[in-house]
Amino acid sequence: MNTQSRRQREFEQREALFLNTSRDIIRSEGISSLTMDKIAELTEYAKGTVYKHFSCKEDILCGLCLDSLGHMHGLFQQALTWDGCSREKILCIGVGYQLYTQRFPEEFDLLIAARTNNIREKASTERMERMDQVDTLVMNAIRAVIQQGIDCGDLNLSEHVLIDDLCFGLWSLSFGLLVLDHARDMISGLQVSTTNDLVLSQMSCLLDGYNWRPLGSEHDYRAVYQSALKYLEKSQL
Amino acid sequence: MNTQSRRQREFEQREALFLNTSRDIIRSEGISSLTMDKIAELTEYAKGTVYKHFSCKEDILCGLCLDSLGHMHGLFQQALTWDGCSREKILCIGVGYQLYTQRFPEEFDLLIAARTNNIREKASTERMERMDQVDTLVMNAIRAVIQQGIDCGDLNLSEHVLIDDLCFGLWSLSFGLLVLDHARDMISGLQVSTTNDLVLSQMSCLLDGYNWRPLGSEHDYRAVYQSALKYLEKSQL
DNA sequence: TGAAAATATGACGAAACGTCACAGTTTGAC
DNA sequence: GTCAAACTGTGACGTTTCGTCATATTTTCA
Repeated sequence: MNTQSRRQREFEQREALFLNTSRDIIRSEGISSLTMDKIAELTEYAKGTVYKHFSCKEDILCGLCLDSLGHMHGLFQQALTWDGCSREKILCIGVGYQLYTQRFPEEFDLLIAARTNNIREKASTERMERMDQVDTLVMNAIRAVIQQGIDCGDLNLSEHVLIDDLCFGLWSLSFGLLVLDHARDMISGLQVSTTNDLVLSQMSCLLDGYNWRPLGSEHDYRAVYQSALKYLEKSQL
Repeated sequence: MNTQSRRQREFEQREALFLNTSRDIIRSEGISSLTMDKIAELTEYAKGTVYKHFSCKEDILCGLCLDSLGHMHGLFQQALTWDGCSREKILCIGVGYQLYTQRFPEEFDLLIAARTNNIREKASTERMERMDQVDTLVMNAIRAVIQQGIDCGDLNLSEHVLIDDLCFGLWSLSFGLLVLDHARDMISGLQVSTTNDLVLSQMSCLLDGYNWRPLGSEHDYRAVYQSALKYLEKSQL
């Protein structure tokens, strides 16, 4: 049925319109200025129509997140194609995460908010499930590289340490670094290196701690980091 | 003037009452059920009186955070008295952070929220400044131990790495671990160790990466971790 | 004791949310 | 081409919550 698919397409286009408009409002006026009425007015649809797509305001915020997480997933997939040893690849994924937060600062802000009850109590379960699925994608990308490292002998897990433990640790360090860096201007009297140097140095130390070869002392990861940055930056226009 | 100080004391007591009531509401009904009217009703004060203390709802949320951060600071101070080498001390601070999040899960949730614009756009500048000051306290506790480590020769910073870089890295890893763990049930299909084992193993790896002696292979940090946990747990009734 | 200062109150207007009965549009059978 | 049925969009409306401020109440102190 042709009609059916056209309807579906129009529905998706409108959803994108709502999300783009919301993004514009947040960018220009801040998140507290985002209202359902304003979205309806700017898109020239009725408020009821907006509610056909999103169960509530928080659902829109999660929608915006999901949208941007698609781009993050793209960056991760690109990082997985990086032609280098396993430890270079995991660094490249870290670079991808960093690029994501820089390219979508507002959405990253929402991603942080999506870890709090304030949002999770309200957003629709369907969209929250889709957020969970993206978490799984993140984990899987990291898992895959860890497995590669083990398979090729670059990495040996000591007993009682699970693959997912490393996965969780790497994810946590990156997430933590980027959240606190995101809020850097809020933290006064802090004398730290640039974001780039921080991500590189702290990730390198953690990977050295895992004894993931080649170690930082054996390899020029600074150069790898820079190349990875360029590689991923140009991958998306 | 006696009156003046009595007034001041009453004001502070009432502020505490408002905060405690808010905490109760959040605990029992969830954060979205927290309204200014409900706080006023339960405390048997008028809404206008609540607004004498807090500029808006987000200001109350930050107030709750600050309240709990006082306890966190207490845990940190206690950790600094831990009678052990520098690396044991830094681990002990990590344990303190973990205990804080477990003892005040709702407040930790708010602490995460306080890193997002949603809250920061609204809360009063005075209270945000006090939040900043607490960030500084966190940093200072970590800084102090790093400096100790350097002074006693347990730790050598390679060039181009700043003290605050380590500080930021350690803080980030702990924060990230605890945020993602806080939301663990949201992340499906994850096979990781318990929170305790995760914090211990990931922090140990990062510290090994810093080459902070004695290394994990040279010392039984599992025992240290358990002792630190007990030490801090009993320090507060 | 009473006027002035300080403080508490809750009714009120504004803003935003989310709903739903109805109006308008599309579809497909005849 | 017509029409009834199905589907979709609308925006007025009721509700909730916010934050304010003129007024009422209490406290202070000469």
